[in-house]
Amino acid sequence: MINMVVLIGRLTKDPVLRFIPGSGVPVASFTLAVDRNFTNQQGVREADFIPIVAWRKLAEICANNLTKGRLVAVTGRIQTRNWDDQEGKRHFITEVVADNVRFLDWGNNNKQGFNVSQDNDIAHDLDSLDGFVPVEGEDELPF
Amino acid sequence: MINMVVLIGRLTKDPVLRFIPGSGVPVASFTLAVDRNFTNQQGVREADFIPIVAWRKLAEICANNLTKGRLVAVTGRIQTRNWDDQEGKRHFITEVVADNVRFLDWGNNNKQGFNVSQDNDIAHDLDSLDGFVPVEGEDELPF
Amino acid sequence: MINMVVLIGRLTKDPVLRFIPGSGVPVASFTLAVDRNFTNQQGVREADFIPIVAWRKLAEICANNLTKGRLVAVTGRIQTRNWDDQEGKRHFITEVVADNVRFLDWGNNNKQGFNVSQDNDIAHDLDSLDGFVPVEGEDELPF
Amino acid sequence: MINMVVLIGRLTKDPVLRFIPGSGVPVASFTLAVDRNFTNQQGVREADFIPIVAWRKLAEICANNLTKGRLVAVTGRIQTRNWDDQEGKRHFITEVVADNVRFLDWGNNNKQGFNVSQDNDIAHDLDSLDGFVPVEGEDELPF
DNA sequence: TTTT
DNA sequence: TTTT
Repeated sequence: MINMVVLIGRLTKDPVLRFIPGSGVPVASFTLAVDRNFTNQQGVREADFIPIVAWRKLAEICANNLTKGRLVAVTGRIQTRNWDDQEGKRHFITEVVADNVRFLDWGNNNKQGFNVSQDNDIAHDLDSLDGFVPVEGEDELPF
Repeated sequence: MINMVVLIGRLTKDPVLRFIPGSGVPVASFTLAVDRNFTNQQGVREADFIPIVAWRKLAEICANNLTKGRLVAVTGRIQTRNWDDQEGKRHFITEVVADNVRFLDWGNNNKQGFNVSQDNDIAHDLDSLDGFVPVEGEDELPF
Repeated sequence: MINMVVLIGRLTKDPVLRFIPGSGVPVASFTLAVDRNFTNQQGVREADFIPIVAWRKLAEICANNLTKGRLVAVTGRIQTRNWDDQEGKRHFITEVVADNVRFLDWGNNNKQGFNVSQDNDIAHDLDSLDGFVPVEGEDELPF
Repeated sequence: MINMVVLIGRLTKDPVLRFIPGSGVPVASFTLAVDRNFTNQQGVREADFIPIVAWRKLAEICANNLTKGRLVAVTGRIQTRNWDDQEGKRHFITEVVADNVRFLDWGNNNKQGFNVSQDNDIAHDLDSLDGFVPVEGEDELPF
């Protein structure tokens, strides 16, 4: 079934990096503040605070490069999970599993020590996560 | 900021229609079961159960026409809310606010009393929610 | 960069299956009629006719299972190509490269010889194209 | 039917602003270069060059504020048109009609004379195009 | 050259 | 518990 999400927003905090016990698979989690395109009755523009989860290499790149306040574009899917707390009460969580994270404000970040070539390195790094490989013939359509 | 969601899935139950106290604005809520495109370690295809909210005219059309098991396409945005329970504990909710709901399995439904012309009426009804109006000149581009 | 498309529409004709000379890679192409959500000045609901291309296994599944008039959901990306005709004049083409195609009206098709189990087989077939594999630990989040 | 597009890319040239003869409705057109997430056989990362059209107020904001090289996020729908040239030959065009354009690199632009408050003004300006109005009760869900 |  |  189709389940697609696109978000642009800012990190409310630095990402948190954890590792799955046993397998050691890295998982990064953070929250995106996504400003709404409309204002409430008081004329105030509110935001949605959307929990994001990234896995494996993407988790590490996010944890190593993103900080509170950074602007990113995230594509992914909505996932629901349930977990039971200590009292055995079931909790439901709806979050976005990222499959692509785009860093959008390196311009602002220049003053903090990032430069264009690092930006490029990171971009390529991210792209290598996409699982895309150059394929023969893709550009030689017979029509 | 950008906040877009596209889902195709089936209703887990009939929609619930409520009205905002005071204003009487209609709100429909239901859950979509969206099959994942991959299987878990046991080879089982799981699903995500995604809460959907629709407002006003779209709420009424959903409540009047959708039932448990129906296949729909939903476009909208992710919204987060918090509410406090009786003990004053804060709860966080992430859900999808629908701006468009497409009914996808009237074919199956024919045997249950719906027919094509009703389908069409509903489709037009839904479209009228889009806020689109025919605009002069849109098709006479000067290039 | 982000480049995402979601379409629901009907095939205007049967898909055409071609093979890249040399490599033999299969390519299917077809056009989707996507009804607009608004009407023109004459009150007529028009459609957009959007060219779709699918590659490899997805190409074969489309060619083998889709026919004129079928309703599908397509996700993918917009691609532009240029090619030169016999007179050396360059032509530009904008089309959608599908990465997922969902068949949406098997209900209608039942009377034409498809049944639920075939539907399921095809669905699984399609899913196997996604490149997703079950991964250890994905469901045992430590938080 | 569903027809949704999300793009992030850079303008290949300054936008061109035209007006519909008679009605005077403004139309802006420009091309987005959207880098692919994969490389070709030569290891080169190519781009798609996607034609965008914006209407009315959004057209004017784009024409007045965007220039060659700017990074933007565009949401909209794919549209196809045909027009006949002087020799009566029909041409087909596939383009994206924008319903939202987000300016993403004002950070870089600061040195060129734009500042945060102008950024904010423009952002609000853009938002006012969305047709969203604050609605009573939207945040007081009864559940 | 266009679908229900 | 929330970002610019």
